[in-house]
Amino acid sequence: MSEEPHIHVLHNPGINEAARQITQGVAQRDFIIILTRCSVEYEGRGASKLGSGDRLIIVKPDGAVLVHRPTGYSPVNWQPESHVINVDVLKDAVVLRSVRRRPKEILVIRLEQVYLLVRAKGLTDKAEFIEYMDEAEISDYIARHPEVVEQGLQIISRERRVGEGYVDILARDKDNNYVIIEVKRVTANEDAVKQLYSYIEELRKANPEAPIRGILVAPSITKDALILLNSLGLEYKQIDPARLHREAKKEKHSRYSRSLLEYLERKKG
Amino acid sequence: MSEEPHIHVLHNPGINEAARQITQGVAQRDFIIILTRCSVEYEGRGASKLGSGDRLIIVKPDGAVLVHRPTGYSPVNWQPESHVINVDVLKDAVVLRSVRRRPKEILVIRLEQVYLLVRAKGLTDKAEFIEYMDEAEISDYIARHPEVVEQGLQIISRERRVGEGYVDILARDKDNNYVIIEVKRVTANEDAVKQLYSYIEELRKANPEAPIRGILVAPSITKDALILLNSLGLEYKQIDPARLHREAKKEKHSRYSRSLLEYLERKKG
DNA sequence: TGCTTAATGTCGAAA
DNA sequence: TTTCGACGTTAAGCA
Repeated sequence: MSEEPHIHVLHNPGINEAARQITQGVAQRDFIIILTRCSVEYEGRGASKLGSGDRLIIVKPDGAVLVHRPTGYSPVNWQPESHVINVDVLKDAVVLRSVRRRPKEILVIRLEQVYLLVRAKGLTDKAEFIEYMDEAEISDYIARHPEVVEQGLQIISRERRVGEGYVDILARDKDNNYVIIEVKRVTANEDAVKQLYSYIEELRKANPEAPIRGILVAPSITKDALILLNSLGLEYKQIDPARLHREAKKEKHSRYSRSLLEYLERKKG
Repeated sequence: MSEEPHIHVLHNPGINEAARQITQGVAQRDFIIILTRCSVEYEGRGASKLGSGDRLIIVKPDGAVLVHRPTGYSPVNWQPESHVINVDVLKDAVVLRSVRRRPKEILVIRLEQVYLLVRAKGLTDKAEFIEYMDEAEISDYIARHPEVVEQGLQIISRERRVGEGYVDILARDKDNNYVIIEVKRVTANEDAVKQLYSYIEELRKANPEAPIRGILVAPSITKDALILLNSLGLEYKQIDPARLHREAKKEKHSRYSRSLLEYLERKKG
């Protein structure tokens, strides 16, 4: 268990105190949140000016800066990453300047009054962002619809233990050959090929006579992996998780569509 | 002077208290900021899942919802506007569901632990956002000052419909040739060249005799685009939007200086 | 690094 | 309401 983040909050700090805290926060790579009345200027690829108003400013540890107005999805001004952020006090206001190197852009925020200043330390977020389907869901879908890999496949088993690991899908093709299917959610690399090949070797030990095919199923594959795969006599089948997801949604009982649809159904009922 | 916003802050509220506060905040259209460990699911045009991690959640009075990870410019999940936001307590977590009507999309955030919860009331931001030198403005400026492209140009028309699209500027040069000007605010690519060429082809249909020049006006051009442009007998004129911007500022009656003057007047008053 | 292409693009204006 | 095009588009993939 990772340690909890430490969060420091200031209510209505004066200009000097706010400047000091922001300076420290930037230096220490805190996640900084500021509710403030400010004006903003930007110049770079384009240019913009925004007069005084209440806004939320976010300064992230990696130098991303966002200025959000009270409405709307998109920030009114921003800096995807800052090369330099500096903080000054000028005429009764904190002036925060964020400079981006390439393209050369500068964002200047003049904080006239700070309502709330938050410095968060030690925020940790290691979770993987999974788009559309995770590996198990893709594997499930293929098990239900093996034709997306190849016509005439008959599923024999799922997650069968073979040697060190588990074969995602074991099947037979229309000529009754064994087919081992290895599923990857993202671009397949050489490791994925080696993994698939190791399963084939293991299965060959048990069935020295039977012809065994190996198919790597993934949205894309690296060049090196493709070369290795070909040299080992394996096959690659491209799938599109977005398309599979759309198809899966249409199904009534897919594992995937259950959770959110359930909610929607409950709302209706 | 408008009244100051009122800001309510909770440190480490329990799940039930957090749920109560968020429910109230949503109902009262507060600007809500939450630092929390949460997991997120989204389904709509796309779909995604994100496991547990520390994030910043923003819920705006207009129903915009943003989930920001500790790094990066863009939110990991979002909802530009919510038709309904509802809040429940489920298995020791606050579950925040934001539903968008069209397109039908749902964002579900499961808050496992709330580090900080902020409800801001009465944020006011009436300032006008002024942007300088978008494509239309550059085109306007060139129409007023065709010499920045070439000496002796006479403007014939603006935004004239030709075939599929609209020619930015149609002019005649000092030798009375037609000149089609295509304006880009950013690096011109092959598409921009093709677009310009298609206008020329259309104009040639109507005027088979007349010589027609095509000039692509942009701050820069990709290598491939330049090759294509040359091979088609077209021309490229580099302009600097920042410089045009400075020049436009000096003008009394430009669209630019008008709004800027307005802005300065308001600042003074 | 430059360039091309897709995006849960978003957003505004015009038809 | 849908369509269309610009955007400080951003962001990922590839040469």
